[in-house]
Amino acid sequence: MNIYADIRTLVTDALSALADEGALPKGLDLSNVAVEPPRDPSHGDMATNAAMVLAKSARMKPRDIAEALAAKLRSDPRLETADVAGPGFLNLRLTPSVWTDVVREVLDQGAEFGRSAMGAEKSVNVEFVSANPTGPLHVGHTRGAVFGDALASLLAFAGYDVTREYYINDGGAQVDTLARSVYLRYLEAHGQEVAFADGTYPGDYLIAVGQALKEEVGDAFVGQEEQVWLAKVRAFATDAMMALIREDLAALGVEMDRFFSEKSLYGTGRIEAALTALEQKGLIYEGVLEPPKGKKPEDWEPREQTLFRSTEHGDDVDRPVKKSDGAWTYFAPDIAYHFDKVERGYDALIDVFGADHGGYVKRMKAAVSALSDGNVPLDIKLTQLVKLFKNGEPFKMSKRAGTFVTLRDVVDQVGPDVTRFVMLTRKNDAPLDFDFDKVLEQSKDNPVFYVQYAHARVKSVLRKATEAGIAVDDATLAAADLSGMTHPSEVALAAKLAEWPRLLEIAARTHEPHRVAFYLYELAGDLHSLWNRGNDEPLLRFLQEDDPATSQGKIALARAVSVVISTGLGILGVTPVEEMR
RNA sequence: GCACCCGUAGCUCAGCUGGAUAGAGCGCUGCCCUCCGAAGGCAGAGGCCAGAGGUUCGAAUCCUCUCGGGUGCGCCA
Repeated sequence: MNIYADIRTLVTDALSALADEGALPKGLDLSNVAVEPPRDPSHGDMATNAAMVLAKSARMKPRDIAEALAAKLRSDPRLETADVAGPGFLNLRLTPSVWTDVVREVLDQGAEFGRSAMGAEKSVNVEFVSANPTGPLHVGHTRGAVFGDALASLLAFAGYDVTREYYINDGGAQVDTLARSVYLRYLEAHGQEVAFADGTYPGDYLIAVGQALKEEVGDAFVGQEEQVWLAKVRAFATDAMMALIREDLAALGVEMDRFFSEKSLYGTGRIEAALTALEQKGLIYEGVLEPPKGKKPEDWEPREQTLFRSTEHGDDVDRPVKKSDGAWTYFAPDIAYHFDKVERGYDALIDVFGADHGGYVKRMKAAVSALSDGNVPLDIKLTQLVKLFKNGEPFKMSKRAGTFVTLRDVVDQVGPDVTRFVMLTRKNDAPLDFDFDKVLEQSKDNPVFYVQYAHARVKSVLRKATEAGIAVDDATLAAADLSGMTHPSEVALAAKLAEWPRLLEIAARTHEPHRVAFYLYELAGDLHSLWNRGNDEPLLRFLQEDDPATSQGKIALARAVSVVISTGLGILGVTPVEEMR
């Protein structure tokens, strides 16, 4: 149940009834009618803009429509008052039982509360991380991993059939570089002195791979020409890197449904097939691109290339799919990969990229638009940089020295739960500050702690109640007398719970899991606020001495909060804690 | 030069398919604990939503332009 959706239906039904009676013109467009929580609580529990939205097309004064609508709505038992205010808002105050019903419903449905059918079983593919298989995942990947995974969970909870997918860039020159770097470590394992030239990967993480290669092939490759060992070492090295990456993801709690190899597109006719599909739409041609303006094209020479007419689908310039020497550009396998996703029949595609890949958004959208004839929407979410701090001081990363901060560094220091929650405390396209010390701080300004603390507090109440011999299982609580739930702090908390289904729909629709994290922070705040009032007003405490019935009513509310926190954290991939230590 | 993202309180950031007097945390000011619910709590001050036009009954939100910051721009993936 989504109480906002219910009331909106009530409003639109009333509007239709008014139209039938002739009080309003027939056939009005009701799609812009909204029922929302008002910013100012004194305006009531909900407000609708129906009268103002319809005034123009109905050729009536907003307040007249609002009055008629109010008269119609007042008969509904769920509404206590319906008052016209301001330019034509209709403010609705709900009967208290609506809120107690919400609490009851949370307890009845448990972890299912808030699940919706908006996805309607539609399939969506979420591609994320997709880091080159040349080394361990670093902090930037961590954010993309957390974001993509949480988004996938969010969509699954909203009723979509979700596939989590990782695209392995194992087809390009960087895996040759990897192979050469591993070969150097291999020689090193054989006791040779080696030097890492520019363009090789000097990181320590390849030492073990070189040794493993030695154990695998002995000295077979020592002193051999590159053509003898390159393909074999490349495969060996990419497998090792992907194993490493899978471990990194596992440490963060991310599990992919599918790993898709770029290499599998080569030599199988699949790139050709994708480009043929575009060609048949008249979107492939031979041509020469203009040099980019402003940027100095030092070695620019006009050359004829095979181009994709991406401008037909919203891009700024056409993009090359073949280099002047006839080899594919990196874009060609990307097209083929997305063609594969389209052909697998997904209703929607989502790509999660780092912000430094923002330049590829338009061309990928153009490709998918062309390949699916505009039928499969592709949303590309960019994740911004993570800036690391240690105790308020910037934490320097030096890629040159090979001392970049890895996903493992972060997870090992603060744990997967903290890592995940913190990564979602900013909108995906906003830069994120990550302070190794502050994220572990136990204080109100640390959202991770604050939300977990709220959950732990409720659990603590449940334990104490049980010790006092009060039954607090969900079924008992759901049947408890909630009529005493009248204090503004209590009602506010229940009203906040009622927003959960609506919040989830908004978050799922906008592909913004951070909204869940912010909501949980607010919900936790409302719980803490009520708890704190209990300090001064003992009647607001959840546990009422020697009064099991009243206690159960109050604990029901607290328990409902913990249910929603638990569900919300679950979507974010964070484990709720039972107690703080 | 072009494209994309961003610009909201002193700081870090939220802000719903456009809604009423723009929110939170930190910081600041004031008040509040002789255990049993203070790893704090309550209250307050603080804003030309970068700027200028436009659309609208209504704009932080949509459109155009300007300014400022970030990212990217054929033969790298």
